[in-house]
Amino acid sequence: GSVSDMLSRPKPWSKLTQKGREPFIRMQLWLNGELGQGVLPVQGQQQGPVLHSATSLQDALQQGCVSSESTPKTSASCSPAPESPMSSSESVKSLTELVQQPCPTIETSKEGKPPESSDPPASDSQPTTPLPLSGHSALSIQELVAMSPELDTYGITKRVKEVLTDNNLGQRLFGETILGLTQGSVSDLLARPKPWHKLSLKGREPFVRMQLWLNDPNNVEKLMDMKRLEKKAYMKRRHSSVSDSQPCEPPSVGIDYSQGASPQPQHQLKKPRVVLAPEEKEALKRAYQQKPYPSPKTIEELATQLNLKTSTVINWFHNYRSRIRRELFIEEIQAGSQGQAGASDSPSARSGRAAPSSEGDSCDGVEATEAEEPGATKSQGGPADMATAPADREEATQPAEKAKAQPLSSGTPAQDDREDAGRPRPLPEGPAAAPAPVPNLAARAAGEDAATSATAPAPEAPGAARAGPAERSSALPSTSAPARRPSSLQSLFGLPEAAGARDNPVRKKKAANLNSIIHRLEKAASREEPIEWEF
DNA sequence: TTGCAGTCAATATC
DNA sequence: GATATTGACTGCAA
Repeated sequence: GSVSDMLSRPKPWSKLTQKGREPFIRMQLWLNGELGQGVLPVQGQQQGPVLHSATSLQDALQQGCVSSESTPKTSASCSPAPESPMSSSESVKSLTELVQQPCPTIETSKEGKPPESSDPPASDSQPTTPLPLSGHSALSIQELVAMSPELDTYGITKRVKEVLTDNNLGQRLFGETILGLTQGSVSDLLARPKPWHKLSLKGREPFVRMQLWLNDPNNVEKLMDMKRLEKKAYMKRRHSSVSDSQPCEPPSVGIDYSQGASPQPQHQLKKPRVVLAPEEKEALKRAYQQKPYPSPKTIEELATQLNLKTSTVINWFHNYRSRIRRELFIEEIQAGSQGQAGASDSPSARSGRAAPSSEGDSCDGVEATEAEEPGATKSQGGPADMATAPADREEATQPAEKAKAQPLSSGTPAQDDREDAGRPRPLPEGPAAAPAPVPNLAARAAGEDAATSATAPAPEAPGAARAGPAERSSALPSTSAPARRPSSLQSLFGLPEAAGARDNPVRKKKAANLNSIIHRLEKAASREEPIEWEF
Protein backbone atom coordinates (compact mmCIF):
# COMPACT_ATOMS: atom_id res chain seq x y z
CA GLY A 1 0.00 0.00 0.00
CA SER A 2 2.72 2.39 0.89
CA VAL A 3 4.55 1.57 -2.26
CA SER A 4 1.53 2.08 -4.36
CA ASP A 5 0.87 5.37 -2.75
CA MET A 6 4.41 6.45 -3.13
CA LEU A 7 4.60 5.48 -6.72
CA SER A 8 1.40 7.12 -7.68
CA ARG A 9 1.64 10.19 -5.53
CA PRO A 10 5.20 10.95 -4.78
CA LYS A 11 5.76 13.99 -2.72
CA PRO A 12 8.24 16.55 -3.88
CA TRP A 13 11.63 16.12 -2.36
CA SER A 14 11.44 19.33 -0.50
CA LYS A 15 8.31 18.23 1.23
CA LEU A 16 9.71 15.01 2.43
CA THR A 17 11.08 14.34 5.81
CA GLN A 18 14.33 12.57 6.15
CA LYS A 19 12.56 9.38 6.69
CA GLY A 20 10.26 10.08 3.84
CA ARG A 21 13.20 10.56 1.58
CA GLU A 22 14.68 7.27 2.38
CA PRO A 23 12.46 5.21 0.10
CA PHE A 24 13.31 7.51 -2.74
CA ILE A 25 16.95 7.17 -2.13
CA ARG A 26 16.48 3.48 -2.05
CA MET A 27 14.53 3.57 -5.24
CA GLN A 28 17.15 5.67 -6.84
CA LEU A 29 19.83 3.32 -5.80
CA TRP A 30 17.83 0.47 -7.04
CA LEU A 31 17.14 2.17 -10.29
CA ASN A 32 20.75 2.85 -10.57
CA GLY A 33 21.24 -0.71 -11.45
CA GLU A 34 24.88 -1.20 -10.94
CA LEU A 35 24.71 0.33 -7.62
CA GLY A 36 21.91 -1.92 -6.73
CA GLN A 37 23.96 -4.79 -7.83
CA GLY A 38 26.85 -3.71 -5.82
CA VAL A 39 25.05 -2.79 -2.74
CA LEU A 40 22.18 -5.08 -2.53
CA PRO A 41 23.05 -8.17 -4.32
CA VAL A 42 20.66 -10.92 -3.79
CA GLN A 43 22.61 -13.78 -2.54
CA GLY A 44 23.27 -16.28 -5.17
CA GLN A 45 22.22 -13.84 -7.77
CA GLN A 46 25.04 -11.47 -7.84
CA GLN A 47 25.40 -11.91 -11.50
CA GLY A 48 21.77 -11.57 -12.15
CA PRO A 49 20.23 -9.05 -14.39
CA VAL A 50 20.20 -5.56 -13.23
CA LEU A 51 17.66 -3.02 -14.07
CA HIS A 52 18.86 -0.10 -15.98
CA SER A 53 16.31 2.50 -16.30
CA ALA A 54 15.43 5.86 -15.04
CA THR A 55 18.52 7.63 -15.92
CA SER A 56 16.48 10.70 -15.67
CA LEU A 57 16.01 10.20 -12.04
CA GLN A 58 19.59 9.46 -11.72
CA ASP A 59 20.39 12.66 -13.43
CA ALA A 60 18.09 14.44 -11.17
CA LEU A 61 19.80 12.90 -8.29
CA GLN A 62 23.14 13.97 -9.50
CA GLN A 63 22.18 17.39 -10.49
CA GLY A 64 19.82 18.02 -7.73
CA CYS A 65 22.18 16.62 -5.21
CA VAL A 66 19.57 14.48 -3.75
CA SER A 67 21.89 12.59 -1.58
CA SER A 68 23.82 15.47 -0.43
CA GLU A 69 20.78 17.35 0.45
CA SER A 70 20.31 15.09 3.29
CA THR A 71 23.81 15.74 4.30
CA PRO A 72 24.94 19.21 3.78
CA LYS A 73 28.30 18.34 5.16
CA THR A 74 29.24 16.63 2.01
CA SER A 75 27.62 18.91 -0.37
CA ALA A 76 30.83 19.36 -2.17
CA SER A 77 30.52 15.95 -3.48
CA CYS A 78 27.47 16.91 -5.27
CA SER A 79 29.00 19.01 -7.82
CA PRO A 80 30.48 17.13 -10.64
CA ALA A 81 33.09 15.81 -8.45
CA PRO A 82 36.26 14.36 -9.67
CA GLU A 83 34.96 10.92 -9.47
CA SER A 84 31.57 11.49 -10.93
CA PRO A 85 29.61 10.61 -7.96
CA MET A 86 26.79 8.29 -8.04
CA SER A 87 27.30 7.04 -11.43
CA SER A 88 28.03 3.63 -12.49
CA SER A 89 30.17 0.93 -11.33
CA GLU A 90 32.79 3.13 -9.91
CA SER A 91 30.65 4.21 -7.14
CA VAL A 92 29.60 0.69 -6.67
CA LYS A 93 33.11 -0.29 -6.41
CA SER A 94 33.96 2.41 -4.04
CA LEU A 95 31.07 1.57 -1.89
CA THR A 96 32.03 -1.97 -1.71
CA GLU A 97 35.61 -1.22 -1.19
CA LEU A 98 34.79 1.18 1.49
CA VAL A 99 33.00 -1.23 3.58
CA GLN A 100 34.70 -4.40 2.75
CA GLN A 101 38.20 -3.51 2.13
CA PRO A 102 40.64 -1.29 3.72
CA CYS A 103 39.02 1.97 3.51
CA PRO A 104 41.09 4.94 2.74
CA THR A 105 40.04 6.85 5.69
CA ILE A 106 43.04 8.55 6.97
CA GLU A 107 44.83 9.87 4.02
CA THR A 108 41.71 10.98 2.46
CA SER A 109 40.35 12.40 5.59
CA LYS A 110 43.04 14.88 5.42
CA GLU A 111 42.18 16.06 2.03
CA GLY A 112 40.90 19.27 3.31
CA LYS A 113 43.59 19.37 5.85
CA PRO A 114 46.82 18.52 4.25
CA PRO A 115 48.99 16.55 6.51
CA GLU A 116 51.98 18.73 6.10
CA SER A 117 53.45 19.25 9.40
CA SER A 118 53.51 22.93 8.84
CA ASP A 119 49.85 23.06 8.96
CA PRO A 120 48.81 23.47 12.50
CA PRO A 121 46.89 20.35 12.78
CA ALA A 122 43.61 19.67 14.23
CA SER A 123 44.91 20.34 17.62
CA ASP A 124 44.44 23.90 16.79
CA SER A 125 41.12 25.22 17.45
CA GLN A 126 39.43 23.93 14.39
CA PRO A 127 38.55 20.41 14.92
CA THR A 128 35.98 20.79 12.31
CA THR A 129 35.32 19.16 9.10
CA PRO A 130 37.54 16.36 8.80
CA LEU A 131 35.45 14.20 6.80
CA PRO A 132 37.16 11.11 6.73
CA LEU A 133 35.97 9.33 3.82
CA SER A 134 37.65 9.65 0.59
CA GLY A 135 36.56 12.25 -1.80
CA HIS A 136 35.08 9.82 -4.14
CA SER A 137 33.14 8.30 -1.42
CA ALA A 138 31.91 11.33 0.32
CA LEU A 139 28.65 10.78 -1.32
CA SER A 140 28.73 7.17 -0.65
CA ILE A 141 28.75 7.55 3.04
CA GLN A 142 25.28 8.89 2.76
CA GLU A 143 24.25 6.04 0.64
CA LEU A 144 25.79 3.72 3.07
CA VAL A 145 23.96 5.28 5.91
CA ALA A 146 20.71 5.15 4.07
CA MET A 147 21.23 1.64 2.91
CA SER A 148 22.97 0.33 5.89
CA PRO A 149 21.60 -2.62 7.66
CA GLU A 150 20.99 -2.31 11.29
CA LEU A 151 24.32 -1.83 12.91
CA ASP A 152 25.20 -2.91 16.34
CA THR A 153 26.03 0.46 17.72
CA TYR A 154 26.92 -0.89 21.07
CA GLY A 155 29.25 -3.46 19.64
CA ILE A 156 30.82 -0.97 17.34
CA THR A 157 31.57 1.50 20.08
CA LYS A 158 32.85 -1.26 22.22
CA ARG A 159 35.28 -2.35 19.59
CA VAL A 160 36.30 1.18 18.82
CA LYS A 161 37.01 1.81 22.45
CA GLU A 162 39.07 -1.29 22.61
CA VAL A 163 41.08 -0.41 19.59
CA LEU A 164 41.64 3.11 20.79
CA THR A 165 42.72 2.14 24.23
CA ASP A 166 44.79 -0.77 23.07
CA ASN A 167 46.69 1.49 20.81
CA ASN A 168 46.73 4.46 23.02
CA LEU A 169 44.84 6.59 20.60
CA GLY A 170 42.85 9.48 21.87
CA GLN A 171 39.25 10.24 21.35
CA ARG A 172 40.05 13.65 20.12
CA LEU A 173 42.25 12.41 17.37
CA PHE A 174 39.83 9.71 16.45
CA GLY A 175 36.90 12.05 16.53
CA GLU A 176 38.42 14.77 14.52
CA THR A 177 40.07 12.53 12.05
CA ILE A 178 37.61 9.78 11.54
CA LEU A 179 34.27 11.05 12.62
CA GLY A 180 34.49 14.75 12.24
CA LEU A 181 33.36 15.24 15.77
CA THR A 182 34.86 16.83 18.81
CA GLN A 183 36.22 14.94 21.74
CA GLY A 184 33.22 15.50 23.90
CA SER A 185 30.90 14.18 21.29
CA VAL A 186 33.06 11.17 20.73
CA SER A 187 33.21 10.44 24.39
CA ASP A 188 29.50 10.70 24.64
CA LEU A 189 28.96 8.57 21.61
CA LEU A 190 31.29 5.87 22.77
CA ALA A 191 29.94 5.81 26.24
CA ARG A 192 26.29 6.01 25.41
CA PRO A 193 25.57 4.79 21.95
CA LYS A 194 21.99 4.83 20.99
CA PRO A 195 20.49 1.80 19.45
CA TRP A 196 20.50 1.94 15.73
CA HIS A 197 16.79 2.08 15.32
CA LYS A 198 16.57 5.12 17.48
CA LEU A 199 19.04 7.05 15.46
CA SER A 200 18.29 9.48 12.74
CA LEU A 201 20.18 9.28 9.50
CA LYS A 202 22.53 11.88 10.75
CA GLY A 203 22.98 10.12 13.99
CA ARG A 204 23.81 6.92 12.22
CA GLU A 205 26.59 8.41 10.26
CA PRO A 206 29.24 8.27 12.97
CA PHE A 207 28.47 4.63 13.50
CA VAL A 208 28.80 3.85 9.86
CA ARG A 209 32.07 5.69 9.88
CA MET A 210 33.21 3.77 12.88
CA GLN A 211 32.24 0.54 11.25
CA LEU A 212 34.13 1.45 8.15
CA TRP A 213 37.07 2.41 10.22
CA LEU A 214 36.98 -0.84 12.07
CA ASN A 215 36.92 -2.63 8.78
CA ASP A 216 40.03 -0.90 7.68
CA PRO A 217 42.96 -3.11 8.47
CA ASN A 218 45.25 -0.15 8.51
CA ASN A 219 43.07 1.95 10.69
CA VAL A 220 45.36 2.01 13.66
CA GLU A 221 48.40 2.54 11.61
CA LYS A 222 46.87 5.49 9.90
CA LEU A 223 45.71 7.04 13.06
CA MET A 224 49.13 6.56 14.53
CA ASP A 225 50.55 8.38 11.60
CA MET A 226 48.21 11.20 12.23
CA LYS A 227 49.18 11.27 15.80
CA ARG A 228 52.81 11.48 14.94
CA LEU A 229 52.11 14.17 12.47
CA GLU A 230 50.21 16.17 14.97
CA LYS A 231 52.87 15.83 17.50
CA LYS A 232 55.43 16.94 15.05
CA ALA A 233 53.43 19.97 14.15
CA TYR A 234 52.87 20.76 17.73
CA MET A 235 56.51 20.55 18.55
CA LYS A 236 57.35 22.67 15.61
CA ARG A 237 54.89 25.29 16.59
CA ARG A 238 55.96 25.25 20.11
CA HIS A 239 59.53 25.51 19.13
CA SER A 240 58.92 28.43 16.87
CA SER A 241 56.83 30.25 19.39
CA VAL A 242 59.49 29.82 21.99
CA SER A 243 62.20 31.02 19.73
CA ASP A 244 60.08 33.97 18.80
CA SER A 245 60.74 35.22 22.26
CA GLN A 246 57.30 36.67 22.43
CA PRO A 247 55.28 33.76 23.40
CA CYS A 248 52.60 34.09 20.90
CA GLU A 249 49.20 34.36 22.36
CA PRO A 250 47.45 31.20 22.79
CA PRO A 251 46.96 30.13 19.26
CA SER A 252 44.25 28.05 20.52
CA VAL A 253 41.21 29.69 21.79
CA GLY A 254 39.92 29.56 18.31
CA ILE A 255 39.33 33.23 18.15
CA ASP A 256 39.43 34.76 14.80
CA TYR A 257 41.72 37.61 15.04
CA SER A 258 40.71 38.53 11.62
CA GLN A 259 37.67 40.25 12.87
CA GLY A 260 39.49 43.33 13.66
CA ALA A 261 39.12 43.27 17.33
CA SER A 262 41.93 42.16 19.47
CA PRO A 263 41.63 38.84 21.12
CA GLN A 264 41.37 40.39 24.46
CA PRO A 265 37.97 42.00 24.21
CA GLN A 266 36.69 39.00 22.36
CA HIS A 267 37.75 36.92 25.18
CA GLN A 268 35.85 39.08 27.51
CA LEU A 269 32.83 38.94 25.37
CA LYS A 270 32.78 35.28 25.62
CA LYS A 271 29.82 34.14 27.53
CA PRO A 272 30.87 32.38 30.64
CA ARG A 273 29.56 28.93 30.95
CA VAL A 274 26.79 28.51 33.39
CA VAL A 275 27.52 25.96 36.00
CA LEU A 276 24.61 24.91 38.04
CA ALA A 277 25.19 24.38 41.67
CA PRO A 278 24.35 20.99 43.08
CA GLU A 279 21.41 22.43 44.95
CA GLU A 280 20.12 23.95 41.79
CA LYS A 281 20.44 20.69 40.01
CA GLU A 282 18.70 18.93 42.78
CA ALA A 283 15.90 21.37 42.67
CA LEU A 284 15.58 20.99 38.96
CA LYS A 285 15.57 17.27 39.25
CA ARG A 286 12.86 17.38 41.78
CA ALA A 287 10.92 19.67 39.58
CA TYR A 288 11.47 17.27 36.76
CA GLN A 289 10.15 14.43 38.79
CA GLN A 290 7.07 16.38 39.41
CA LYS A 291 6.76 17.55 35.93
CA PRO A 292 9.06 16.47 33.19
CA TYR A 293 7.40 18.90 30.85
CA PRO A 294 6.87 21.99 32.85
CA SER A 295 4.80 24.80 31.55
CA PRO A 296 6.38 28.07 30.65
CA LYS A 297 4.94 29.41 33.80
CA THR A 298 6.57 26.74 35.85
CA ILE A 299 9.80 27.30 34.09
CA GLU A 300 9.54 30.92 34.79
CA GLU A 301 8.97 30.30 38.44
CA LEU A 302 11.75 27.85 38.64
CA ALA A 303 14.06 30.26 37.00
CA THR A 304 13.08 32.97 39.36
CA GLN A 305 13.41 30.88 42.42
CA LEU A 306 16.70 29.44 41.38
CA ASN A 307 17.89 32.70 40.07
CA LEU A 308 18.58 31.28 36.69
CA LYS A 309 17.75 32.39 33.25
CA THR A 310 14.65 30.78 31.88
CA SER A 311 16.60 29.62 28.91
CA THR A 312 18.90 27.82 31.27
CA VAL A 313 16.02 26.07 32.86
CA ILE A 314 14.55 25.21 29.51
CA ASN A 315 17.84 23.90 28.30
CA TRP A 316 18.30 21.95 31.42
CA PHE A 317 14.98 20.20 30.96
CA HIS A 318 15.71 19.46 27.36
CA ASN A 319 19.08 18.11 28.12
CA TYR A 320 17.93 16.16 31.07
CA ARG A 321 15.13 14.49 29.24
CA SER A 322 17.33 13.68 26.38
CA ARG A 323 20.08 12.31 28.54
CA ILE A 324 17.80 10.26 30.61
CA ARG A 325 16.47 8.78 27.48
CA ARG A 326 19.90 7.81 26.46
CA GLU A 327 20.70 6.33 29.78
CA LEU A 328 17.76 4.12 29.30
CA PHE A 329 18.94 3.07 25.93
CA ILE A 330 22.12 1.96 27.50
CA GLU A 331 20.32 0.02 30.09
CA GLU A 332 18.28 -1.60 27.43
CA ILE A 333 21.33 -2.50 25.54
CA GLN A 334 23.12 -3.86 28.48
CA ALA A 335 20.15 -5.75 29.66
CA GLY A 336 19.70 -7.04 26.20
CA SER A 337 23.20 -8.25 25.87
CA GLN A 338 23.21 -9.75 29.28
CA GLY A 339 19.95 -11.40 28.72
CA GLN A 340 21.16 -13.09 25.70
CA ALA A 341 24.62 -13.88 26.70
CA GLY A 342 26.40 -14.95 23.67
CA ALA A 343 23.79 -14.29 21.12
CA SER A 344 25.86 -11.23 21.03
CA ASP A 345 25.55 -9.18 18.15
CA SER A 346 23.05 -6.54 18.12
CA PRO A 347 22.08 -5.63 21.54
CA SER A 348 21.56 -2.14 20.51
CA ALA A 349 19.05 -3.17 18.09
CA ARG A 350 17.12 -5.13 20.51
CA SER A 351 16.27 -2.62 23.01
CA GLY A 352 15.04 -5.15 25.38
CA ARG A 353 13.74 -3.17 28.20
CA ALA A 354 15.37 -4.13 31.33
CA ALA A 355 14.36 -3.37 34.75
CA PRO A 356 15.05 0.23 35.20
CA SER A 357 17.82 1.12 37.40
CA SER A 358 19.30 4.14 38.77
CA GLU A 359 20.68 6.50 36.33
CA GLY A 360 24.22 7.10 35.71
CA ASP A 361 25.82 10.06 37.13
CA SER A 362 25.00 12.20 34.26
CA CYS A 363 21.41 11.74 34.95
CA ASP A 364 21.45 11.07 38.52
CA GLY A 365 18.52 11.59 40.64
CA VAL A 366 16.61 9.50 38.29
CA GLU A 367 16.30 6.56 40.47
CA ALA A 368 12.68 6.41 40.04
CA THR A 369 11.40 3.46 38.25
CA GLU A 370 9.61 4.47 35.24
CA ALA A 371 5.96 4.07 35.19
CA GLU A 372 3.79 3.21 32.40
CA GLU A 373 1.60 5.54 30.68
CA PRO A 374 -1.53 3.89 31.55
CA GLY A 375 -4.38 3.63 29.30
CA ALA A 376 -2.83 6.25 27.26
CA THR A 377 -3.48 6.33 23.65
CA LYS A 378 0.19 6.54 23.19
CA SER A 379 -0.30 8.94 20.51
CA GLN A 380 2.42 11.07 21.70
CA GLY A 381 6.00 10.37 21.69
CA GLY A 382 9.20 12.03 21.06
CA PRO A 383 9.83 12.30 17.41
CA ALA A 384 12.72 10.06 17.26
CA ASP A 385 12.13 8.07 20.25
CA MET A 386 8.61 7.09 19.88
CA ALA A 387 8.24 7.65 16.28
CA THR A 388 10.84 5.13 15.58
CA ALA A 389 9.51 2.58 17.87
CA PRO A 390 6.06 3.33 18.88
CA ALA A 391 5.31 -0.25 19.29
CA ASP A 392 8.14 -0.50 21.66
CA ARG A 393 6.60 2.00 23.82
CA GLU A 394 3.27 0.53 23.45
CA GLU A 395 4.38 -2.70 24.78
CA ALA A 396 6.81 -1.19 27.01
CA THR A 397 5.69 -1.94 30.41
CA GLN A 398 5.96 -4.94 32.50
CA PRO A 399 2.62 -6.06 33.68
CA ALA A 400 3.66 -5.49 37.19
CA GLU A 401 4.62 -2.01 36.42
CA LYS A 402 1.42 -1.48 34.69
CA ALA A 403 -0.47 -2.67 37.64
CA LYS A 404 1.39 -0.28 39.75
CA ALA A 405 0.99 2.58 37.45
CA GLN A 406 -2.56 2.07 36.62
CA PRO A 407 -4.16 3.25 39.76
CA LEU A 408 -2.13 6.31 39.71
CA SER A 409 -3.61 7.68 36.67
CA SER A 410 -6.45 5.68 35.55
CA GLY A 411 -8.88 7.65 37.44
CA THR A 412 -8.05 11.06 36.32
CA PRO A 413 -6.06 11.05 33.22
CA ALA A 414 -7.72 14.13 32.08
CA GLN A 415 -6.73 15.93 35.13
CA ASP A 416 -3.48 16.77 33.66
CA ASP A 417 -3.02 20.42 33.74
CA ARG A 418 -2.84 20.25 30.03
CA GLU A 419 0.67 21.31 29.93
CA ASP A 420 1.48 17.99 28.65
CA ALA A 421 -1.43 17.59 26.46
CA GLY A 422 -0.33 16.51 23.11
CA ARG A 423 3.23 16.43 24.11
CA PRO A 424 5.56 13.59 24.00
CA ARG A 425 5.32 11.58 27.06
CA PRO A 426 7.86 12.16 29.63
CA LEU A 427 10.49 9.70 29.81
CA PRO A 428 11.80 7.12 32.02
CA GLU A 429 11.50 8.04 35.46
CA GLY A 430 8.78 9.83 36.97
CA PRO A 431 6.78 10.89 39.82
CA ALA A 432 4.25 8.26 39.49
CA ALA A 433 6.75 5.56 39.88
CA ALA A 434 8.74 7.15 42.55
CA PRO A 435 7.02 10.10 43.88
CA ALA A 436 9.90 11.86 45.30
CA PRO A 437 9.19 14.27 47.98
CA VAL A 438 9.46 17.76 46.79
CA PRO A 439 10.24 19.66 49.79
CA ASN A 440 11.81 22.73 48.51
CA LEU A 441 11.52 25.57 46.21
CA ALA A 442 11.49 23.50 43.14
CA ALA A 443 8.63 21.65 44.54
CA ARG A 444 6.77 24.81 44.89
CA ALA A 445 7.56 25.85 41.45
CA ALA A 446 6.38 22.58 40.22
CA GLY A 447 3.64 22.67 42.68
CA GLU A 448 0.92 23.47 40.31
CA ASP A 449 2.02 20.57 38.30
CA ALA A 450 2.78 18.46 41.24
CA ALA A 451 -0.77 18.55 42.20
CA THR A 452 -1.63 16.86 39.05
CA SER A 453 1.41 14.85 38.62
CA ALA A 454 0.14 12.08 40.69
CA THR A 455 -2.67 11.68 38.36
CA ALA A 456 -0.97 12.64 35.25
CA PRO A 457 0.21 9.99 32.96
CA ALA A 458 3.42 8.84 34.28
CA PRO A 459 6.55 8.92 32.32
CA GLU A 460 7.13 5.96 30.31
CA ALA A 461 10.08 3.96 29.41
CA PRO A 462 11.07 4.31 25.85
CA GLY A 463 11.16 0.71 25.29
CA ALA A 464 10.18 -1.33 28.16
CA ALA A 465 9.74 -4.94 28.60
CA ARG A 466 9.98 -6.78 25.50
CA ALA A 467 10.37 -10.34 24.90
CA GLY A 468 13.40 -12.13 25.95
CA PRO A 469 16.38 -12.33 23.77
CA ALA A 470 15.68 -15.77 22.62
CA GLU A 471 12.32 -14.80 21.50
CA ARG A 472 13.67 -11.82 19.86
CA SER A 473 16.23 -13.58 17.95
CA SER A 474 13.73 -16.04 16.78
CA ALA A 475 11.53 -13.36 15.55
CA LEU A 476 13.52 -13.12 12.44
CA PRO A 477 14.18 -15.87 10.11
CA SER A 478 17.49 -17.42 9.68
CA THR A 479 19.89 -15.60 7.56
CA SER A 480 20.66 -18.44 5.36
CA ALA A 481 18.06 -17.31 3.01
CA PRO A 482 19.45 -16.86 -0.39
CA ALA A 483 17.34 -13.92 -1.15
CA ARG A 484 17.80 -11.46 1.53
CA ARG A 485 19.04 -8.17 0.51
CA PRO A 486 19.79 -6.81 3.89
CA SER A 487 22.04 -9.69 4.51
CA SER A 488 24.12 -8.66 1.63
CA LEU A 489 24.42 -5.22 2.90
CA GLN A 490 25.29 -6.57 6.20
CA SER A 491 27.97 -8.55 4.69
CA LEU A 492 29.27 -5.40 3.20
CA PHE A 493 29.60 -4.08 6.63
CA GLY A 494 31.02 -7.27 7.80
CA LEU A 495 28.18 -7.57 10.15
CA PRO A 496 26.06 -10.29 11.39
CA GLU A 497 22.41 -10.39 10.91
CA ALA A 498 20.69 -7.45 12.30
CA ALA A 499 18.32 -7.74 15.05
CA GLY A 500 14.84 -7.41 14.10
CA ALA A 501 11.51 -7.48 15.61
CA ARG A 502 10.99 -6.60 19.11
CA ASP A 503 8.23 -8.59 20.34
CA ASN A 504 4.77 -8.30 21.15
CA PRO A 505 2.03 -10.50 19.92
CA VAL A 506 1.43 -8.45 16.87
CA ARG A 507 5.04 -8.32 16.05
CA LYS A 508 5.35 -11.98 16.57
CA LYS A 509 2.58 -12.57 14.17
CA LYS A 510 4.20 -10.31 11.70
CA ALA A 511 7.49 -11.97 12.22
CA ALA A 512 5.92 -15.32 11.73
CA ASN A 513 4.35 -14.14 8.56
CA LEU A 514 7.62 -12.75 7.47
CA ASN A 515 9.25 -15.98 8.28
CA SER A 516 6.87 -17.82 6.15
CA ILE A 517 7.38 -15.43 3.30
CA ILE A 518 11.07 -15.69 3.55
CA HIS A 519 10.92 -19.37 3.85
CA ARG A 520 9.00 -19.54 0.65
CA LEU A 521 11.38 -17.17 -0.93
CA GLU A 522 14.21 -19.35 0.07
CA LYS A 523 12.57 -22.38 -1.30
CA ALA A 524 11.74 -20.63 -4.46
CA ALA A 525 15.22 -19.39 -4.83
CA SER A 526 16.71 -22.74 -4.33
CA ARG A 527 14.35 -24.36 -6.71
CA GLU A 528 14.36 -21.52 -9.08
CA GLU A 529 10.76 -21.92 -9.59
CA PRO A 530 8.25 -19.20 -9.81
CA ILE A 531 5.88 -18.69 -7.05
CA GLU A 532 2.72 -16.95 -6.67
CA TRP A 533 2.51 -14.77 -3.74
CA GLU A 534 -0.30 -14.63 -1.40
CA PHE A 535 0.60 -12.79 1.64
C1' DT B 1 5.89 26.92 19.12
C1' DT B 2 7.72 23.10 21.20
C1' DG B 3 10.47 19.10 21.64
C1' DC B 4 14.10 16.54 20.09
C1' DA B 5 18.58 14.91 17.95
C1' DG B 6 22.94 15.95 17.38
C1' DT B 7 26.67 18.52 18.41
C1' DC B 8 30.01 21.91 20.33
C1' DA B 9 32.92 23.41 23.67
C1' DA B 10 33.86 24.77 28.50
C1' DT B 11 34.69 22.67 32.48
C1' DA B 12 35.21 18.85 35.78
C1' DT B 13 37.24 14.68 36.84
C1' DC B 14 40.32 10.95 36.45
C1' DG C 1 46.72 15.08 29.23
C1' DA C 2 42.81 12.26 28.31
C1' DT C 3 38.23 11.52 29.17
C1' DA C 4 33.58 12.60 31.08
C1' DT C 5 30.07 15.84 31.93
C1' DT C 6 26.94 19.25 30.75
C1' DG C 7 24.94 23.98 29.37
C1' DA C 8 24.05 25.87 25.08
C1' DC C 9 23.13 25.97 20.33
C1' DT C 10 21.35 24.63 15.52
C1' DG C 11 18.30 22.55 12.61
C1' DC C 12 14.47 19.81 11.91
C1' DA C 13 9.81 17.90 12.50
C1' DA C 14 5.24 17.87 14.20
